Formats: sequence, structure tokens, C-alpha cells
Amino acid sequence: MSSHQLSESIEDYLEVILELEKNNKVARAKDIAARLNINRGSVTCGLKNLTEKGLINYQPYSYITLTPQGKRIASEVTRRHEVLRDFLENILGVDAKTAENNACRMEHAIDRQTVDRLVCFIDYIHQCPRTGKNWLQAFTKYCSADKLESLDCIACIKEMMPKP
Amino acid sequence: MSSHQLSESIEDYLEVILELEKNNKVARAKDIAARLNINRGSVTCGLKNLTEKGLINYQPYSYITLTPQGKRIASEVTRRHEVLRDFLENILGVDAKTAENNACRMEHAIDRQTVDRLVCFIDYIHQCPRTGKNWLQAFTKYCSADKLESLDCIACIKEMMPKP
DNA sequence: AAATAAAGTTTGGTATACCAAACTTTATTT
DNA sequence: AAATAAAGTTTGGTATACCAAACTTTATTT
Repeated sequence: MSSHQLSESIEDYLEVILELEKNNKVARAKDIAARLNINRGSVTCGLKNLTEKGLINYQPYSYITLTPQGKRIASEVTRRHEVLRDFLENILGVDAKTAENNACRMEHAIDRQTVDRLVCFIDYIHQCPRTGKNWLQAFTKYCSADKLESLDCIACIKEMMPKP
Repeated sequence: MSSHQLSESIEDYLEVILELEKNNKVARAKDIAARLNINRGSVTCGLKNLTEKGLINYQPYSYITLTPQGKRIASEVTRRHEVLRDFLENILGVDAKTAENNACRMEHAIDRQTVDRLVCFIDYIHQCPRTGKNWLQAFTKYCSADKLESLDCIACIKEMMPKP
């Protein structure tokens, strides 16, 4: 029942419905259309589809809420989105808009196992004394510099040593 | 002419045609069908589409080669694929098959700027004395361990210090 | 409460991307 | 050079996902 893969379109619907539910208690078709930048008629069609799949509670002319199953999937998609955006923006250091746009597309392509591993990796960078903020700042320099030549690695790791 | 975004389907065609060209000098429809796991008739249809877009050299019943523009795009897609797979497999450390499957899907979703940054990041991890192989091995431990508790960070960074 | 505006739906349409099965062309075997 | 096999194409079909424009329902204004 919840095993078949969902299309990107359906994942997008679920994601915005979850967000609208959070902000407005319920989602309305016109807000979904506005967020997804699609025609209102297309939304009606999409809602029927989501209803058939048991992902939303919906009757013609009514507001929309997620079923438990819909909510579960919406949360998963949102999590993938946020993990990816966090990685792109705060680890890779791409600008906020690019991070958001890429996360928006990549969220449909990354699987559970890989996103879990990415979460762990982000965590590790922040927690490991070798890396953390300091190391990320040096990455920014590394990207703009002519690679390592201009960076003083020895001084950098000495700085990181635990104080006696 | 080369500005409009291409569909995932077209990117997939270009990618396998480039690979078949490399292995066999030219691509044949049946091999494309086999690699993409689609019907031969669908390939004929796809090839017409690619021809109209000026991405391949093709006439009915003939073999297929990429035009310069097609080759350029195919190379870009392939690069995105390989960078992503490398990151997933060798940095995140997910198993080879999962890395490949995820790279296959994510290659259509990541943009130039972000993939460039990812390349730089992978480079940085390998080059920076703080990180490198050693640090990646510790990440594997970190993932399976109960986070940091079981890891001896102080000993780990001392080990990394430059020999006097 | 009637008029109007806003929201939602329906209708008829398009584009993409695939399928199976029949058919045609090209290549290979005998 | 026939016969056969393999490769490629065509035909008629489906599913998804969108559109604009006409229409209906619901909500808001007067």
C-alpha cells in the first residue's frame, strides 16, 4: 500500500500541503496552486490523485488535510529537502538561493539510506575536533585560493591542538 | 539554442550514447534500449527528438553519434554522475550500488555551480592535513559507534600532528 | 438577501515518455 | 542468392501532468 514509489509531482504536493497545514491548520487549493506555480485546475486534478492514493482527506470544494500516511511521506520529503539544503548551504557553502533550488530537485532523487548517511556526515563535521567551523572557514578560503599553496596547513593544525 | 533545460529522459539518452560511443565507436538503438531498459520503439521516438534538438547525428536505420553540442551536454551529465557517485561512495561511504543508483537520479537535479563546489569539497577533504583518509575512516567508526563517546578525539588529533 | 468576488471544478486540449505488437529493413546464415 | 534472424520503425495505445477558459459553488460585500 505504501510501497510503490511516488512521483516528484506527488511529493511536491505533499510537501506544500504539510507546510500549509502548519501555517494555516488546513491547506486550500489556491495556496497549493500558488506555491507550486501551477493552474488551479491542475490542482483539482492532483488532489483527486492524492485522495485515491489515500494520502489526503479531501472532498470537492473542501479544504485539505493529510492522512497519517500522507503526513508520514510529506515529513520524509521535507526532511530530505532540509538535510540537503543544510548540507549545500552550510557545508558546501553555496548561496542560499542555489542551495534551496538544488535541494528542491535533489529531494526527489536521494534515498533514505543516503540521506541518513549525509545527516551523520554533517554531524561528524560539526562534532569532530579536526573539522568544525574552523575547517569549514578554511574550505571557503581553499575554494577561492589557488588551492593549498596559499594556505599554511602546519600553523592551522597547531592552532587546533588541545591546550595543555 | 543550447539554453533551454533538457528533460531527464534526454539527459539519460545522451549519457548512454556517449558511453556506447566510447566502447563501440558508435551507438546502436538496441544497445540504448538495453541500457535504459526501455522498448526499442521508444528509442526510435527518443532518437527523433534528439535529432530535432541537434544533439545527435542520425538517420533511420543508421547508427548514432553525438553532435558537438550533444557531446558537450553528455559530458556534463556524465561528470555530474561521476562526481556524485564519488562523493556518495568514497566520502559518505554508502555501498557502491546505492551510490550508483542515487548518482543516477541526482545527476539530473544538481546544477553546475553546486557540482563544482562539491568537486572542490572532495578535493579539500583529500588535501587538507586535518582530514584525508584517516578522517574518513574515523567517520565510518563514528557512524557505527554511539557517536563520539567511544572515540578518543585527543589521541586522534595528536596522531595527526606533524613530526618535529 | 441580492450582488459580486473569490475559490474550486470541469471541459477539451497539449506535451512527454513510455508500451506491445505488427511490420519493414538490414545483416547473417546456409 | 534465398531464407532466416536481428535490428529498427510504425501504429495505436496508455499514464502523467500540465494548460486556458468556461462554468459552478462558496464566501464576502453591500
